[in-house]
Amino acid sequence: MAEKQRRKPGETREKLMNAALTLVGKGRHFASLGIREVTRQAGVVPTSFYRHFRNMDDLGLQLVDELGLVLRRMMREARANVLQADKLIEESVAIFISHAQANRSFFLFMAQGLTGESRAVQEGIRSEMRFFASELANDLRRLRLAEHLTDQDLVMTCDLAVRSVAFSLTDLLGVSPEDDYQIEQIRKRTTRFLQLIFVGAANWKSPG
Amino acid sequence: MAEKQRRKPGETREKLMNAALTLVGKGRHFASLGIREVTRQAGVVPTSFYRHFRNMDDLGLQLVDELGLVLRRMMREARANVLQADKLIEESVAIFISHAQANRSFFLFMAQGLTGESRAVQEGIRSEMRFFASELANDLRRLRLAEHLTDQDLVMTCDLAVRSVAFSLTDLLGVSPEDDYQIEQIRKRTTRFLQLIFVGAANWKSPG
DNA sequence: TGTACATCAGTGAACGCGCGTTCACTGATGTAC
DNA sequence: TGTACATCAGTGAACGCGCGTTCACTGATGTAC
Repeated sequence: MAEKQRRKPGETREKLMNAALTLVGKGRHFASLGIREVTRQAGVVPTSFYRHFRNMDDLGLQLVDELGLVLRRMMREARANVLQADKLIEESVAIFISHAQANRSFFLFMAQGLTGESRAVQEGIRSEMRFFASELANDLRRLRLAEHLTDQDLVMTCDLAVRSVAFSLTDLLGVSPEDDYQIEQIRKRTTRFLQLIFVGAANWKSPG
Repeated sequence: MAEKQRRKPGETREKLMNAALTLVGKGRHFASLGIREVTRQAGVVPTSFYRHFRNMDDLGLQLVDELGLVLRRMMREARANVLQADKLIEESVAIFISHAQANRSFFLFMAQGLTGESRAVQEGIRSEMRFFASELANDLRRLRLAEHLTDQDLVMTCDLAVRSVAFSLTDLLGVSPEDDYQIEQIRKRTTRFLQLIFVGAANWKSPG
């Protein structure tokens, strides 16, 4: 086999990031992955790693950036598909679950990273979640679904909603992707959580 | 120095578990800890490890058991100190935060373990959280604070409350224990989250 | 369009080190009679 | 109460292995003139 070098620009970089995600998807924790292990999974010589990343933390940070893209894609799909306000929560949860399934490794990485070893990765993921919550708040304002809430209370509500969904993520990622019954249970529970939160918001009176 | 062997039964075992917690407290992730590293921190020869644990997962499982004790202690203190219903949430959050500070490494381990490498540890921590939520539900029943909710809805509410507090934990553990301003912010935010959830519960009508 | 050169992304060999684990040994403690 | 023996929890030496990282090298691609 004549192996060509330099196929496409960034190809090996992508291979390495996918390899890390694959290992995470197989049940490994990102914090315990080694450089040689990742390059082995990627089918690349260990030295290549340093052409693209300074160390594993650096790779983690670049994964967080890609995670941002995945989340924005999900948000876009939710905006396009959630048309009726009365089904807003159910449909959003369904979209969330289907994206979490389709990008299982990515969401596993996100869940791990929140309590991971790298402070920078932690902060990056938190920041993505905050952005997500603030976009959600904007949407609810735009749909005139939060007229009686102050900006601060609305952001708090969205923050809690996003956190609850993120926590459900850890439930979801803990069950087999084929276990439809369990997934349905998680879908129902997450929906109820969000309904409870928004019932709370609807009846909320800002203190003071 | 004449080193005695066999000081107290279980002393080395305790040293090893504390060593692991100490390393976690210093910012390491449990999944990346090694046996030699832990024994070094404990001031014990590597071979000793095998007298008490089969591997690091085993040590993690035994830490989960101790975590259960820490949580029960916290619950007991909350039951003893939360006397007036109208301050119930504020006081519970305050007690939670003081325990989280006092057992920082333990709670770090808990937060990490929820998305850690060992399935058994994950399940153990989830199980502790479920127990905590069901105890909370019992208390609320006993205090006649949830008269209009079905058992199922009450447990759901408590589950959401416990999860929200657990997520706040990751905020709390991310800031320095001396950063009183940030801690106060987290305390306020967590309190609001719980208030919002219980306003939701108070106005909840079970669907169907 | 052609040539010369810089840059870039891949390679294989090699390094020293720390890792998990096994082993045989030691001496203190617990137990049977 | 004393003695003999089993068990237990510690020890140090040793193993082979995989790790992160450095190095000099290679050849393809991009750029200047």
